[in-house]
Amino acid sequence: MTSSARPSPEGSPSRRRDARANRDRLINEARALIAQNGVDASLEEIARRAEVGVATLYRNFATRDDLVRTLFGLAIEQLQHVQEEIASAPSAWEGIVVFLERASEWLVADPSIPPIMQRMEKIDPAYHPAEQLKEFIAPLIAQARKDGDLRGDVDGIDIGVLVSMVGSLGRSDSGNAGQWRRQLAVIIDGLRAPGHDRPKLPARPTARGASRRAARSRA
Amino acid sequence: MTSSARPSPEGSPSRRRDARANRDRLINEARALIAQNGVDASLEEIARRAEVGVATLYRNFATRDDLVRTLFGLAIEQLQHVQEEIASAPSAWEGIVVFLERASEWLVADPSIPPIMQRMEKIDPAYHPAEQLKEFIAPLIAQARKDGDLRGDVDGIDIGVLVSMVGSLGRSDSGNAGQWRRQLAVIIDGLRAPGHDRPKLPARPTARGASRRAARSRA
DNA sequence: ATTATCTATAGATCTATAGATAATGC
DNA sequence: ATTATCTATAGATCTATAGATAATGC
Repeated sequence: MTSSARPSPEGSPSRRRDARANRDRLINEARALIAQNGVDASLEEIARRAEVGVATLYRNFATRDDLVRTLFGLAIEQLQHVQEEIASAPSAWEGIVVFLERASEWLVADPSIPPIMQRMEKIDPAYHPAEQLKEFIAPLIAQARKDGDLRGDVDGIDIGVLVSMVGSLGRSDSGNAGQWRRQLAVIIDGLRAPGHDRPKLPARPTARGASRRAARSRA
Repeated sequence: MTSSARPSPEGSPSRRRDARANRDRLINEARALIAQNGVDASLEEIARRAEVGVATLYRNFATRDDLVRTLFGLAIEQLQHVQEEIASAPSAWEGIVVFLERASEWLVADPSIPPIMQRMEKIDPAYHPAEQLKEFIAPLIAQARKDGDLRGDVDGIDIGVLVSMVGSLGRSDSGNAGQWRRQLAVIIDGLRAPGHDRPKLPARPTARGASRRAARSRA
């Protein structure tokens, strides 16, 4: 509220400070409103919430598709470093678990991603993010099967779909307050080959979370 | 295309045939467009697709919330007879499985339901459909636990959330072509108490379904 | 001097209604 | 005669841009 001169850490080399800040605010508000109203959220309202004229939005993103593409790119970026984390997992199975957890977390934390990805398919029909995901985890799956950790009849598509299912929980109110970890735990147990121990489901944060919901209702 | 004089089987007692038919068409198009564009789908466009003037829509549904309420009521209606089916299941566990399957099917078949339910909560904050669901399956859960079929640490909320997760697959293109049954099977195995046999996942319909997707793209 | 932002505005689309026109049921 | 539908329209909101105004970097 006070000021707006906080230069983003990723600040592009030489450009005006205020311009950069406005762009960042536009992106943040776009994410928030798209999460709430879908990809067709009003551009005027996004500008309004970013406390900026519409023309500034159009200067940064000539068309709605440009905005969507930018948001998509930024989201994908966040997912990159998960790759290393998976590579350094002690086993293929644990790599798969890490993937499931990080990818779910990623989607739940930013509910604008599913609608944005869906729109991306229409904008750029040649681009199939699911395909490269499949290639990425295919070797992990093969190995985890061989190790007797992963059940034999699931494939990469199943894994991807399961993640998107968990990710869909971000849309319902308050991001589910971390309860999605319980559902994911059920899924992980269902993916595991028979004969393994099962950890208990993660505890529910609070009994009902009613107070937290009220606090967030006008955020 | 030819005519529109097919009286609905549920036709209300005494009312004009054409009015009834128009109302039915409005409801169908509303479902379709809401599934595609969300609860805020254009009412004008719904009327246009139903081949009816806007005023006819407003006569039937004075406000958007009226339309949403109607669609919600019709959707809930479809779910009623599942109750008997569950009651006649040979065991509590199988009752839970039937519930999971029917409820998932219900959501996947009509992707307008999730956004409609979400809006219903805002329209009528006192009405919690999740609550009565919880009461309904609570005894089943208790019994299935006692029988040693259901793992001990899941509750009714988990079951409800898991169903909504599977149901979210209806939104992604082509209703997922029945693949959701595979993910549901994984979930069911994850819900089961350890030490039970696991059925194989249901087979995937076709390798890729590319031709089917093309055929549906303009339906 | 250059680059970015704002205000104002045109044209399209949306919600919601009033008044005229058409179709059904008794 | 009654009930329902249509066309036309007012006011609001949206996308997209042109031209005037303000802020930065060298």
